[in-house]
Amino acid sequence: MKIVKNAGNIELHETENFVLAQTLDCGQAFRWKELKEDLWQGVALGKVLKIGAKDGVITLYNTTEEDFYNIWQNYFDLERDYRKILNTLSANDVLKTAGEYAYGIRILRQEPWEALCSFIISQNNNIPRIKGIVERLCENFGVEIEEGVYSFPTAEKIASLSLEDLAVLRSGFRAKYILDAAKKVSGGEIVLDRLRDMPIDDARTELVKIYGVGEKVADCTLLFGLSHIEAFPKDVWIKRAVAKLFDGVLPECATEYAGIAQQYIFHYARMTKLEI
DNA sequence: AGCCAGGGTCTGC
DNA sequence: GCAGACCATGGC
Repeated sequence: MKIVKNAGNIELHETENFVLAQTLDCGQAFRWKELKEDLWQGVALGKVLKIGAKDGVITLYNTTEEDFYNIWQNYFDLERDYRKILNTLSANDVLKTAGEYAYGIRILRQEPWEALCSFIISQNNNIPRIKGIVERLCENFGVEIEEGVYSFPTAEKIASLSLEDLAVLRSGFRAKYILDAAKKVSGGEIVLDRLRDMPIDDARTELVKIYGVGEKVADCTLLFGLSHIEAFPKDVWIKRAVAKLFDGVLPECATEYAGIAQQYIFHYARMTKLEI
């Protein structure tokens, strides 16, 4: 991949394993909107970004080199060699096929609190409605960064609210879980940043102390928010897929990068509805 | 109308 | 350890 500065924009050339639609709309993040064909807008780390793809070039609009190297390079996981990982996973034929379907997915390095909160909301829910609830969460309790664009609210802000305040989200039974998570995080009972460098099992044990956080939500937080690339969240799609495609056991070659394999399998399962 | 959605808790065996 | 009821809300 080549990084080119061009008139206030940052361009990424020769990006073999980075497809915006696959990465931003695969159910790992819920705040990216497609404004028009191959042009997306999102908010992360308190910054608004427009990013688009055209003629094989991915452009980050109105982005300084400083922001690119301090924020977006890491956020989009650009320093990881996905081609190498695809090759490793291809030792298994089914993973190879799934990888060919989903080759352009990258695991975003989202903020831990946003990931935790988003996946609490995701439980027993569908992706369009998750997006709606997250949007209302930001509009009601985030900070307006630009006209009509809001940051993800902090745990401290949410912790200062009541269940009645959260009713505007229409998040149903999940509101009490959001509140408990906010209290434990803002109160220092759980220090999310510290979970990054912990052994994954210890980190998971911490996360499931939150009311309404079980193994699956914990693993999504570990994978999408805390860079534990070996986490393997088991949702209904993955359970069905692993049962059908692998006889219930994930192949050995997927152990090290299970989280990336998980995304490929999830995408493949949803695209094919497991009918082939 | 009833089922399902990137689940978790609680109860009862 | 495992099954089953229940949990809010909205789209189909």
